[in-house]
Amino acid sequence: MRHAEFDKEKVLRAAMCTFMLNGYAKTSMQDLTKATGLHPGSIYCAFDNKKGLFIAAIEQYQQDRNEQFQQLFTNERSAIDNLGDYLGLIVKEGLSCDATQSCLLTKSLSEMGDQDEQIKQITCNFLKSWHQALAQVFDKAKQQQLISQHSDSEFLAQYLVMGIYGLRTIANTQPYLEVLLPLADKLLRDLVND
Amino acid sequence: MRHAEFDKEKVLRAAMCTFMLNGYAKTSMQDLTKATGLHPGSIYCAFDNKKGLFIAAIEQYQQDRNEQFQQLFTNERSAIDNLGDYLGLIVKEGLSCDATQSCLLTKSLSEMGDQDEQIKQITCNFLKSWHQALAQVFDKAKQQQLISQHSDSEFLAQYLVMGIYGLRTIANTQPYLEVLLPLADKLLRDLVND
DNA sequence: AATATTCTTGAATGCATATTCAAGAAAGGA
DNA sequence: TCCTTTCTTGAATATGCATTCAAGAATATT
Repeated sequence: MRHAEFDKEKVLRAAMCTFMLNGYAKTSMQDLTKATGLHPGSIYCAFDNKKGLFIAAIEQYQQDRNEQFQQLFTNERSAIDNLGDYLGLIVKEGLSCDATQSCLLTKSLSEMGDQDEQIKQITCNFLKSWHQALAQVFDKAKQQQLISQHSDSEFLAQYLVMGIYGLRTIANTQPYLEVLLPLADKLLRDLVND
Repeated sequence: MRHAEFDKEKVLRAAMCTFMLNGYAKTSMQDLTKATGLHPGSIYCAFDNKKGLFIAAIEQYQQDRNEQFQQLFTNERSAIDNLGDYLGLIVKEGLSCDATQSCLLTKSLSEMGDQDEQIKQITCNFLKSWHQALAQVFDKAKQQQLISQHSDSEFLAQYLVMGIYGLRTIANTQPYLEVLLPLADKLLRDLVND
């Protein structure tokens, strides 16, 4: 018996970045062998094919994002302050002007959602769970009496998701703090004063 | 002297739809010949190459959108009512579940913005002029005393753009009236009560 | 009607791509 | 140490693609 020699997480993160940079269609196997350091045969052995590697990379992305989210929101501070920090992070990502910092899920959904049902399902499921997690944050804000008791947490989460999608899209063309920060600030205000 | 036989607008709209459906990379010349009815040689004669046809299709899209916009906003009604109708249209497009109804500009920017400077310039320019046109609508609303005189029209336009991008992205996964309409309603409210 | 000009046609070209596979290398067990 | 098993390697394969081009068809001009 002999073990595989490569570090799966490293490989997946490298593939992740390459896919984010070029999109799925424009990422060639050659790009992937260069980025991961793996030879074609190894990739096909470990992930079946290009799409298999793509899906594995997406799942790694989901896991990374999930851990980041939990880390940011698992504390005893005010839920609204947490949301402010979270939006600040998204603004910061938008500034970096680096395609590596955009959302792999929405990008993949936009590129392939109409052609590949499997990719659509995988990305949609995660985006739904993200929405749910945000709704729980608004529930917490309600318990902390930071927002009205009549607020609809799911609706507020949906509105926040809308804003974040919009912020990310604007960041594509205007990655400037003086553009993004006021938008994020008003978004948070409109969520609280509802 | 002999004239070209095809109807340029029809050809461009057919190409437009094909590109929207598949994205640029996954649209083959064969797809385009099938969709437009033109033979490869004719396409290369009229548009140089695949990218030339793509750019021409984008420009047609811009023109179509512009005309639609002017038609909606050129009247003596309340600017806010006009905005409401405009958002209603965007919601309606989101419902149709048809990739043909999404925004070719943001989709192209997301797919190619990091790799093709020319496409980036062309799409960014139009998105900027759209933003400016929306700012003028808020100026009109100010004149009509429908929003505060201290409002920043450009900022409100930016916020609306953010919301519309977000709405469109949500429509990808949830093309439902009961999801999109409340979001659009709150968006308009948050724009007016600022 | 004859000629020149321009457009149309679609098969041929060459290149890039995803995938396969058989030989070689490394690791573990006897 | 030797043998078996598993992993690695990268050249070979086959397919799909954008693009070209030369012959044919249609139109305008003389």
